[in-house]
Amino acid sequence: MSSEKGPDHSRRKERSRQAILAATRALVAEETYEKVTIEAIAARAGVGKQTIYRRWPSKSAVVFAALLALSEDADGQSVALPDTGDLEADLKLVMRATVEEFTDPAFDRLIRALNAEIANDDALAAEYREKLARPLDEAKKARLRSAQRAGQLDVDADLDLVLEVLYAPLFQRWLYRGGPLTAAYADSLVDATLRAFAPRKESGPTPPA
Amino acid sequence: MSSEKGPDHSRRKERSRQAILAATRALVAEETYEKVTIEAIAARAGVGKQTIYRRWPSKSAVVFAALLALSEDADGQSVALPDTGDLEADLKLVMRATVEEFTDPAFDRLIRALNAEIANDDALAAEYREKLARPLDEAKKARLRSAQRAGQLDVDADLDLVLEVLYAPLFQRWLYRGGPLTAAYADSLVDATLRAFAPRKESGPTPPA
Amino acid sequence: MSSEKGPDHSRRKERSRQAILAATRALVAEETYEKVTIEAIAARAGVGKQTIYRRWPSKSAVVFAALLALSEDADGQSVALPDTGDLEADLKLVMRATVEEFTDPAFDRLIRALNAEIANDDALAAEYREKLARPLDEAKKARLRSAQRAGQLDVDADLDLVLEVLYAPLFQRWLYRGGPLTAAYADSLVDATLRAFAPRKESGPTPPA
Amino acid sequence: MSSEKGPDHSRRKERSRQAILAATRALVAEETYEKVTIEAIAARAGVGKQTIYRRWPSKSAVVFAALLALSEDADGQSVALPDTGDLEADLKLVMRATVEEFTDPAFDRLIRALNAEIANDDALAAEYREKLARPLDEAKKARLRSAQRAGQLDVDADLDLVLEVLYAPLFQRWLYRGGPLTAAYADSLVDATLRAFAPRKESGPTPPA
DNA sequence: GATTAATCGAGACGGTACGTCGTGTCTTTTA
DNA sequence: TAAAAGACACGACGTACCGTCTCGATTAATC
Repeated sequence: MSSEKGPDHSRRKERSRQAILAATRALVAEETYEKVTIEAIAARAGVGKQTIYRRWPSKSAVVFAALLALSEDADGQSVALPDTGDLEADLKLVMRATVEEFTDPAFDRLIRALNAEIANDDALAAEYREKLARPLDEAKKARLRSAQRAGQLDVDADLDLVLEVLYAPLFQRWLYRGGPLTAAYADSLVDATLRAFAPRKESGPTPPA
Repeated sequence: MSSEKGPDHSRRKERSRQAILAATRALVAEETYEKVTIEAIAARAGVGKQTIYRRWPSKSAVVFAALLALSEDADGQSVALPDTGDLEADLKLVMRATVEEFTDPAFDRLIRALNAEIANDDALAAEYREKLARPLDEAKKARLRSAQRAGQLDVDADLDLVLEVLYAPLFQRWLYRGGPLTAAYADSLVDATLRAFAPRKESGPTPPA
Repeated sequence: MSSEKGPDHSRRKERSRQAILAATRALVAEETYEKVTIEAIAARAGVGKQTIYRRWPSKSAVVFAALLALSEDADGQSVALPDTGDLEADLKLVMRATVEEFTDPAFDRLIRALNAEIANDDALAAEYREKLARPLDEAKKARLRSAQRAGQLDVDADLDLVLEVLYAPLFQRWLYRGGPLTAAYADSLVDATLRAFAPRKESGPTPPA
Repeated sequence: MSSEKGPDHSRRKERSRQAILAATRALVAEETYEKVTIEAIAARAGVGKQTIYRRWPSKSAVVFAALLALSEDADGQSVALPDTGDLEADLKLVMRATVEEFTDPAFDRLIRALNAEIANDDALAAEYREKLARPLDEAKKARLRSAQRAGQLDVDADLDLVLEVLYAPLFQRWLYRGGPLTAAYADSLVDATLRAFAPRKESGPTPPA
């Protein structure tokens, strides 16, 4: 049958694809990033270099695909944030978890590698935003909208801006090693963000005088 | 009276040093970053490769020094922020200027190159924080302290955190191309930050007079 | 049926190999020997440096292989010396031809280059003796044996020694530029050698029949 | 007055000169010849590179001067060959000693290094012949002339040719490692040479009729 | 005995070539 | 017929020496 072009080689295709992505993740996690070369990936995956070039245009794309595959495995499953009704508590929980993640050395290397590629490749940056960032951001915004409805967040707030104010300081501090990443720091970011976008009291008639 | 470190036999030294940094800046500004190689820098500067390696351990360090030299030329001169007494106006002025800067393609390439190096090199990151970031941050914090004294900013605010909330979103949006960098965006960051760190009401009457 | 060593995937291989050897010969013949660099050979041959290093361990080996290939092209064909029955005449013919060869500037440069490498590399010297010198020496010794049978040369003479006495003076005079290389000089070497290894009178009757 | 150019700094001059030549000899004797660089010589001699370049035009010239100095130290002293009246015995003595010399590893390295330079540098070859080879050759020829007078050698023999026939085979065998250098070999060279240049029989009354 | 000028050691400089590594393409062999 | 294996042209890497060029610090000769 083999609907697709070739007579079902898709098994081999898929196996080599997985081998490549796994090898990439392994290399990124264990070596300094300069050692993550196409040749090293091919060798580790037991694959010809051409098989990599046939599928991806650059090392960046492979590294990105390797990370993307990770998050797609976790697909379907809840990307939803907790919603206990208490925005502050929920956000602090999430932010503390994020801080934890960035503290893991393997994760650190992986994201740092990815960052280097994304920051210097427009197309990859776009793909990153679409495939990785957006779904997460939407989940976060869903929680924020819930909070707006509950009167815990300014209904006029630009939610993209809220997310940036919440996450960007953490990201930057991590990226440039600008200070310790602690639970307390996570909390203080949540506090600041909630103060910045607290519901306007006088949303009603609001006559100041 | 030429006090200084070395007993000036530094004429040649200094000339080649400047040639290298100038060539590096030129290449970073005009070419794609992969073309910025040690060999290209040496060729452009009319200098042997060894002369570069003798002074800097890596391309990263050269690129960094090239940028650092820029800001040291501007040394001594006011790194102070405007202080008209109106914090909001002053910050918006500064943030809008920053947005402008990031919009310049040459500056974009330079900072992007630097970012790639810093994000993957601890030592360089440390040097960056000490030599480039800190002086600017101190100037900014001076302005914020002035605002605290004027009752325009929470006196208990962690000024490092204030700066992060103010700048990190802008930086991240630029780095990952997460949205347009406009004056309005700059303003909204100032607004959010000022709301987040507004003086606490229960500061009592607090009338100095 | 292409027996040969490798199972012929050697089309490209062979082409680049020939290009390298040809380029080497051209450079040796036309430039001063210091200009014969691996980089120059690669450039001239339109080949990557690695392709050279993949096959040969040193410049010496390449130069040697270049010369060796020359003599292998002339392979199979008669390496036999003339045998008119008159040893003196035959040897003078050969020695005069040798003198001619050493007088050719291109040949001079080639052999001088080779000499420099051989004289300082045991392994190369061994290969030289096996692959280049020995076959020629065997051909010469065949002629000498014929002369021994004809009663024109001492039957007890060590033929290696005879060859050395015949050729070494010519070689040394050429190598150290110790005097003119002329036909008369060639003749006088043959004369001296024949005197040194003339048949012993008291060899008895020794009538072949 | 200071006849010479500079005001007599000859003390320092001489000391550094000796240091350079000694360092060169040491390096040649102990290291592989590629390690004998101008920089290594300067470092070993505790001398600036310029001090070497001021005196000699090339490494070859330094190496040559280093060897030359050796033989000049031995200057004045007898370069004369033994003359017991028995040419064969005297020559065998000398040739066996020469064979011994070439067998010494340090000497081997030194001469091999020198050979490489001489064989590729006309000017150096000429200087070698004049300053090193000729005096030795003259001493040898003096012995041969004595033999001619004693009727032990053909009076018409070209003594340069005699020396070549005697020494060149030994030299070539050493240079190309063409066989063992033994006392027996030395003897057989003397024997062959004496046969080649034995006095002509009709050297007696020489009656033409 | 202090001054002056040549010469030295030290080593940086602009270069060239080294031998290695990774790139992305191309070719051959295997399954 | 697609894949592994790996050769290929290319180009940058970081190192070693080259031969030239400053730069003070000795020297030794002159004042």
